[in-house]
Amino acid sequence: MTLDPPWQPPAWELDPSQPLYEQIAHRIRVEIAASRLPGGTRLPSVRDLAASLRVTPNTVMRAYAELEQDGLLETFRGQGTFVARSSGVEARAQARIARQALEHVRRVAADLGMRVEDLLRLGAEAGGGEDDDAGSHRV
Amino acid sequence: MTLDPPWQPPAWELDPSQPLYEQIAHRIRVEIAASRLPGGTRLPSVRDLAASLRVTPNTVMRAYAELEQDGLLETFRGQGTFVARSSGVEARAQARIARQALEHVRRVAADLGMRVEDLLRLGAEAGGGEDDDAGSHRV
DNA sequence: TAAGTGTATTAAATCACATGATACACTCAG
DNA sequence: CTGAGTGTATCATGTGATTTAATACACTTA
Repeated sequence: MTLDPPWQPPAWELDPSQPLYEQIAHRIRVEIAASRLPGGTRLPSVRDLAASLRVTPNTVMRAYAELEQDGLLETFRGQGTFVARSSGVEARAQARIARQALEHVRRVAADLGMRVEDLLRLGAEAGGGEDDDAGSHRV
Repeated sequence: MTLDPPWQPPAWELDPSQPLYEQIAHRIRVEIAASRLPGGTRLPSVRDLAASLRVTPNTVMRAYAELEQDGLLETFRGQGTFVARSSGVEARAQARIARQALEHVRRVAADLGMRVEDLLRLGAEAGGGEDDDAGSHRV
């Protein structure tokens, strides 16, 4: 049996200026973190996803491999690639992304000798546009 | 006259895994933003900085060019490259960096369907280590 | 058996980045 | 004027990561 029909990725535009396999991995990581890909969900086959992204199977493979390395995916030869069933996949995906984001702003803030809260507030004032008042509180 | 003795950059380690010219530009941008390079300060000559960084003059040129593009530097043939005298160089450098940082966390937060404040708090909880309580306030 | 999975290998093309060498244009102290 | 020190331009070359392309193999299941 072909089990379940695999998950259908939303329309993606790949930016040629960034590594394709990184972008693919990132999109999937985000989908998992956003709880739109529950544990056990079957991903498109390497060949299918490659075809729909106009990319080589090799490239998709590399993305899948990276995510498997992170423990977000698990693959079974002959069956397919699935979102890991281990408890807390979403949580781990979220944690990784959030931690990186925090580290990033912390590093930038440290560069400028500012606190994170002040950095973000300044960013909002400086054409940050959008909503989000960015501040006046500890971060 | 050779005017003033040029600014002496702190010891830098360049990461081979990232574009050298980007790193150089970034470091200088940060120095300006952190008010450690007042307007009018003379930068090392292209050749000198290149030599001290064990890099080709071409690479330093590219970094300087990028910063001139941003209006942070101005160069005078035969004299050297200087931090722009226009009012608010530090402010503009800060603004650019802060805006980019904010945009970054906003994009990541949006990906996860979270608010910036929640993203950062989560990052802090997830092994963010360090100080900075990351939260419980609007950002 | 056949179709569909993941996986591995190899060769080649591409591209941004960096080097190295050289030459030119300009400014200024002497 | 001269020469040393600036920025600037150009060209050929090298390098490394990325990607393509074409195969081939191993496994699972209808």
